[in-house]
Amino acid sequence: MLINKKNQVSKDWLDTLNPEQKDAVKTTEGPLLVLSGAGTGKTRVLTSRIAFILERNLSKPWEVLAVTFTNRAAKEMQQRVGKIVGPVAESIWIGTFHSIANRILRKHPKLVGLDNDFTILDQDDQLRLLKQLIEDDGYNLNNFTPKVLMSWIQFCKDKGLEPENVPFEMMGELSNCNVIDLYSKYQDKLKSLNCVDFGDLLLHCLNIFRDNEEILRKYQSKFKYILVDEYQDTNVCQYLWLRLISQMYRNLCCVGDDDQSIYSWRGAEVENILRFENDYDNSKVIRLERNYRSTPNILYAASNLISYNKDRLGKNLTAAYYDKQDKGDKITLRGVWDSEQEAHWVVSEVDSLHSKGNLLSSIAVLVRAGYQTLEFEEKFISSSIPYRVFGGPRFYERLEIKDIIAYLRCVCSDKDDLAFERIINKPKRGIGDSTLKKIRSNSKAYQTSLIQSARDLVETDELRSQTKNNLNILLSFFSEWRESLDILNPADLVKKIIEDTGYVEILKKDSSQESQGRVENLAEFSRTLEGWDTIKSFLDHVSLVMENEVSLSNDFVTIMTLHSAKGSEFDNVFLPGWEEDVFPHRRSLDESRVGALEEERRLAYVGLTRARNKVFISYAANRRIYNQWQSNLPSRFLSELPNEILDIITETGIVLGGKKHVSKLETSYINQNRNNDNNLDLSVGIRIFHQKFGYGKIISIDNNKLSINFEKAGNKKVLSSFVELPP
DNA sequence: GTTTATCGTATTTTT
DNA sequence: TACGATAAAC
Repeated sequence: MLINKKNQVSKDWLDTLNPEQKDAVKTTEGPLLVLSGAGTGKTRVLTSRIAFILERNLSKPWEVLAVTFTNRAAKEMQQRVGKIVGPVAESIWIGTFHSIANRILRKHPKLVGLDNDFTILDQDDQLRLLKQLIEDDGYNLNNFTPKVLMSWIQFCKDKGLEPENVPFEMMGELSNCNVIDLYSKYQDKLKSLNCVDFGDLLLHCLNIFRDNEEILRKYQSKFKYILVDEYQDTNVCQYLWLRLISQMYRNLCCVGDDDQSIYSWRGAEVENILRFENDYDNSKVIRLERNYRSTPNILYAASNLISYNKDRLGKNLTAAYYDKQDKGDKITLRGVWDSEQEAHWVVSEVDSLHSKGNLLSSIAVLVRAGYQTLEFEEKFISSSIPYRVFGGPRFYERLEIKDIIAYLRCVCSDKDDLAFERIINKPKRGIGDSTLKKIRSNSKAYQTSLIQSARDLVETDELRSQTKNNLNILLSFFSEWRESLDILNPADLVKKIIEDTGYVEILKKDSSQESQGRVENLAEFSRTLEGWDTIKSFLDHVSLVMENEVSLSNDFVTIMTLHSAKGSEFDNVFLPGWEEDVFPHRRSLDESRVGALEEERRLAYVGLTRARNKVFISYAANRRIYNQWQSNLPSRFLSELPNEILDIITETGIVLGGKKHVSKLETSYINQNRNNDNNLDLSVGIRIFHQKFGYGKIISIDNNKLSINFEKAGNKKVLSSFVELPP
């Protein structure tokens, strides 16, 4: 029960919601789908809804389950609910799909053949394990890489399929390499090591629900209200999981936006959201279409673009904060000669925004792929504008940190073979492949863990005395550390391990800035550990929360991929690289899947709708990718933006071709080396040939840049190295 | 067992 | 170009 004063506050938050939001908050009973467009306040709805449920005393806090995809989202929700309802928010089940599944799985590990203290593997470990299996069993991969097989297994898990349930069609091209068998062996191996991978967290949890009626009932009756964020990103496994767990009370509220589904390649199925009304009888759908973020112009552009997609539920976003007169600034569209100029232009615009009083933190550069960040970084550095690239290797993923974590894992558990393998020769101590192979075969023969089998081997004369010695030193360190487990706190133990192994010494010898950073990271790591009582609880945390918590004190420009931009917003957004083959990405065009291009378009939609006030889009006629110069046509998405809200500045001679889509043939590109000056005798009036644009006559020459009137493609500017004389 | 050379390959990555 | 994975050389 909440006291009066709180009620006062609560009343306030309810009153400031718009009618649709209020409806979504108050419709607590029955299945509810909230279609919430970008910037329509979905987090607000979710948090208010939880607060409403608690305030009306419809359930206890621990009977509410709220799932998200990212830790960031979970944390934000927890905090915002806490602001309304106070400390009781702590006992609400708020978390990512994986962390909730983990929490449940920890209670019943035996049911899926695991021990209480199972380890969660990351991608590295998963792959290492799989490679080992492939090697041990002499698999014929038919030219498929272990990575491909791994992602296939992951794909099955996303679909909620155990090896024995995988249908033949799912195997696709891999049907001739025994993948199902491999999948099955992989699962066995995981179990024998008492490990799970990320997919398993959900899959095991789902299987527990499927196979154990009483336990399923228990959770079904526990969670009276269930809320799901970003429903469009759920995969089949998550979908089935939600179906089961919500079956009793059926108070399932899913919030999502089909237009922002950009993770199909990770197993997400837009169909889940498209099907909601069919899946749940007597369900209600509420649309949130009032956008509190962007100007009318930006919304108009975004809506126009996304309208080219079929198979949408359809939404009309209207700008809440603007009146009919003020539509906001137009979208700036800039065409440039090459990617270097593009970066130059972006940085100069950033500079001018900054000098007009905009904080750098109000500015973001959103790119399609990681490699595009480089050129911007260089320009930002030379202009001494602070920036930060998001999505680089995260803190706990750094090599040195993973090494130390592996040490900790070994200390905690004798059985952690993968961790042991990782550090057995790190830092180098003269224990290489052949020794490891001996240990492995020994462990296989006697069914012991690697560490135990190493201990056994040291007692024999199987190893050379040098290696034997080295291994012995390591093993005695292990027992020493294990003894101090109860005496030292985690942070001190880490310091001891770092010292004993000489890890830092080695890094310090190498005076590159990189190892400098590594030393600092290690120091940072032991500081992080100071807040933890036991190493085990810390390790569990690490595997689920990979985020790098950096202090965000300074003002800087954000550079990130469009994918990681989902969920954030900025006053000023730069969207560079809008060219065919870059965005939409070449791979999505190659794919025969029709949906691939639509997903690219949704990505463009996500990009546009990140912006509050200003959008700057640019494209370059030439771009260096892997040191190859590529000339590209403007993205088809540009022609899907309404012309009247564009402010076009072009200097490439490449003019937008109206609504006409660029054909596949035209986009097929050629790679040529720019430096490969072909010393042609070029002069005005000469007829030349260009691989992409065909035949044309030279109009003018500016150093290596030529203006050419092409017979089919019209006037273009091209590099001289791209043209050849007709045969 | 460690270092060096060569080859191949290159989206997006919430956990 | 740059990184990783494998192969040959030290």
